Amino acid sequence: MQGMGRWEPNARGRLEQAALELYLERGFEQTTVAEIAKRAGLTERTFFRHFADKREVLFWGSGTLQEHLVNAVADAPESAAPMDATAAAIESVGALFQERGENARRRQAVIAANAELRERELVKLATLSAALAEALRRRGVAEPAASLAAEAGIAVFKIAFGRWISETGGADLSSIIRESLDELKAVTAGR
Amino acid sequence: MQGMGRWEPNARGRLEQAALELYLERGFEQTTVAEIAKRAGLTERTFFRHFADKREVLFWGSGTLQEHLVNAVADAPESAAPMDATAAAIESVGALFQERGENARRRQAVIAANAELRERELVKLATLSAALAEALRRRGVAEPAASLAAEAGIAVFKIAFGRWISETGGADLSSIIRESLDELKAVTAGR
DNA sequence: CCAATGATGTCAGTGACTGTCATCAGGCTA
DNA sequence: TAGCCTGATGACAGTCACTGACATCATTGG
Repeated sequence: MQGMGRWEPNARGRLEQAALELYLERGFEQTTVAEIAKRAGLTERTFFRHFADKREVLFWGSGTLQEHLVNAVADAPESAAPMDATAAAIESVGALFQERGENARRRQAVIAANAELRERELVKLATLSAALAEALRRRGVAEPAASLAAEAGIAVFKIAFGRWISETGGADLSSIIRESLDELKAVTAGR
Repeated sequence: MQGMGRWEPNARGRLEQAALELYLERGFEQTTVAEIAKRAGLTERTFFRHFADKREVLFWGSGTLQEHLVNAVADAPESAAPMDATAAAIESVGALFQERGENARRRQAVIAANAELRERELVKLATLSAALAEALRRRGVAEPAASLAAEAGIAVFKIAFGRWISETGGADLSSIIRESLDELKAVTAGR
């Protein structure tokens, strides 16, 4: 039947789970990789075979996120202006987070509590920006317009996401993103 | 006369100098903190009394940069719209880099060559963005307009700076910033 | 049944970073 | 001048993230 052999399945998933739990219980710095591995029934060495470092275990999902973003840009109608394609993409990504709801907030609480994790989050956002710019270029958008639209889009997402997280009520993330984008247009328009 | 006592003066400066030299000679990863300290005539422990970690030694100047940015925003005429005050600030910072010329390029080469250093650079840019937003708020700009203008401004700076660095000729950074800002306006305007 | 493969364990490092205490110059005060 | 305080440094031991090298063992294909 199933592969129930020497090793329990889904080692990576167990490591992610154990890490998130421990980071929530004691905090990121107070958790050692050895402890994470032990809770997952594995060794420290194996942890580093699955994740490049102690931070990456929290950001494994960002690859999927990037794919969504790129696909959304590619799927935008040909007639859409660069910023409209960008807007459509970040709004659809917003809907993803909307679903994950509680999980997203817990994860974000861990990240917000630690400088090293916030640092890594910036890298992930920069990577998303680069991928977004590349997707726009494939639509024929020239530089530096592609990079600028991408940076602006990610900036809007960052700010809208922060507002959504801090909202007590269950506001709609996509709406916040749309509003923030309009604010950006107003601000850059000079007034 | 001078304090020529037990210790040579300017320990921090000597550490910065030694670190930049070694990072250029062998690369960031291949350099140990012990080596930096030795070249500066100090011990490893003392290095960590001056800099929080091995990366910070390259970013000590960012505090000054932040002051310039904040002052420039504060000095903008009251009548200036948020994005205009932001534009004035990043252009004046651009002039700063223009002066440092060769040094800026050497430093940037070291940073570009290493992922950890690029990561730290993102933190510094995010810090600048936060300070810029704060300065705008002091001008009476409301949220999220202040944060959005700040993020957009830093994004423009980042992209313009990258173009300036990769230019072979000695193009004018302030001009590139101005052009990039106009591009952003065009892109966010929807066409 | 055997060989190749792949995920894991074991072990011995290196090097970044920290806590703690000792040392020593300059300055302040009695 | 002696005594004391302060601040920068050295010396030293320790923790922990991360890596390289090699052994182990289930699965898979022949």
